[in-house]
Amino acid sequence: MSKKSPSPKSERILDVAEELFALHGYDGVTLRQIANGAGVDVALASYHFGKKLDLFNAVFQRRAGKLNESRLSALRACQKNAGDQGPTVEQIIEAFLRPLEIAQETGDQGWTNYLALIAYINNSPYWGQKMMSKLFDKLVLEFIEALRQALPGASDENLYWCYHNLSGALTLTLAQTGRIDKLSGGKCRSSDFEAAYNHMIPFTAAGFRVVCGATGPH
Amino acid sequence: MSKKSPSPKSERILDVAEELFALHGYDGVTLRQIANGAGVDVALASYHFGKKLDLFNAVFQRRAGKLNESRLSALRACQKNAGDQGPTVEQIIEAFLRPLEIAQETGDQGWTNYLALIAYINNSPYWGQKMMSKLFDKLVLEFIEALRQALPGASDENLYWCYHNLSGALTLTLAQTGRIDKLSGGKCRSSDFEAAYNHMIPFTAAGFRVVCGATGPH
DNA sequence: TTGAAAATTCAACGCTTGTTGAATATGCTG
DNA sequence: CAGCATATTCAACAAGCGTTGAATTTTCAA
Repeated sequence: MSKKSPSPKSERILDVAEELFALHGYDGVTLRQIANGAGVDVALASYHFGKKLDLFNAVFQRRAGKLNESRLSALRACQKNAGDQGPTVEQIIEAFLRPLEIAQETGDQGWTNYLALIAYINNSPYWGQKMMSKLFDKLVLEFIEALRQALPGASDENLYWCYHNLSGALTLTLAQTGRIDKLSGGKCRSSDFEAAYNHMIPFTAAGFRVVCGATGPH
Repeated sequence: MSKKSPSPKSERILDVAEELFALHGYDGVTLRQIANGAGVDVALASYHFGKKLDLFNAVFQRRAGKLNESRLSALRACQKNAGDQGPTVEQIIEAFLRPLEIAQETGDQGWTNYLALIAYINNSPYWGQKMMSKLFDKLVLEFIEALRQALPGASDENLYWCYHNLSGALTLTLAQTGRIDKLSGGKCRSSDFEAAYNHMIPFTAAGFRVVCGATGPH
């Protein structure tokens, strides 16, 4: 079980599990809710994926490869296009964020749910460290190295804390809690990823520059 | 029931519930785990607080007043100390963050757990909007107005998106997932709130300035 | 068309859940 | 000490949980 499952109903199970896990977390969802949402008997999830935790991992892993690929190719592209002094901080952060927006704009609601699931996991003291590291640390470290080159002389400590701030801003965006909608009286919308990134990129780039001590103009 | 409960065991129930809810979320904790951790029968939680959801709300509300008070007085203090042109962006953000650090440094582990619970709720698509708004929106809007005065000409949209980025960075810090510890190879520690804020303040202040268009020197 | 393999459902299990009413212990006031 | 209110435990409930083995349907190559 759980090697590859291209069956139509098993894919549907993953879709519904993705949506519900993102909304209520691992413990807030029952296999019966998932099966019911997928129009399927409860035993089918176990047949395809094993235990509940295996299903959770399967959902989390399903889109990770695609996501890492598109982010990495965005980084490589901006590195190619940049001159011999490498890409700017803004360009690197843009390569880190824009693929997420594109994932949303495909109209595939599944991607939006998946990103909300990442937000849930990344912010969880229980799941956060282990699950995120395994799938995303390699890529993140590559981005941090690119940022280090764009910020000569930056210390490790400053670099990692700055990434932490970027990661936090991104995580809250992906969670789509709707809080900014209410706070701003509707002027900002949680679902508007484009607006979120249009503000997040200059915001975080400025933070990196100040904290990591950009001395001269780039 | 649930009017006021200064009984020693009911306070212990709140403490344990606080810790477990912060770690595993609402659905990831059973009343029996809480009762067991508090050294108490399972029925006692219902006797003091009613339904499970009522207990959850009681935990969430318990420290909210103190937290809002200390943040507000920090804001008022920096407004007094500032000249007639008002406090700087850095000073306002500092007033927003430092009370959280002090809450941690009292050595009371309960405060750290409570802040992690806030992180869980604030990042949850299900709980986030309703629960956070009721207790914290009034204070947050006061800080945003102070920031508006420090950033003349800033648009609502820019202001709210910038606060969103600040809130995200803070939320991930409060969650204490330990991810930055692993990512940085131990150079940064999730438990080190002071280091987190020392980096977060200049980082986010720079973001506010750039996005909200600081034209002249302040 | 047949038959094996994969996919799906059916039925049930032992266990845990939140909740509640009654019984008991504790603390306090007169 | 009596007596009452509060605090706490005991015992049990109906419902829902994840999981599993057997039965049934579907798929598809020979």
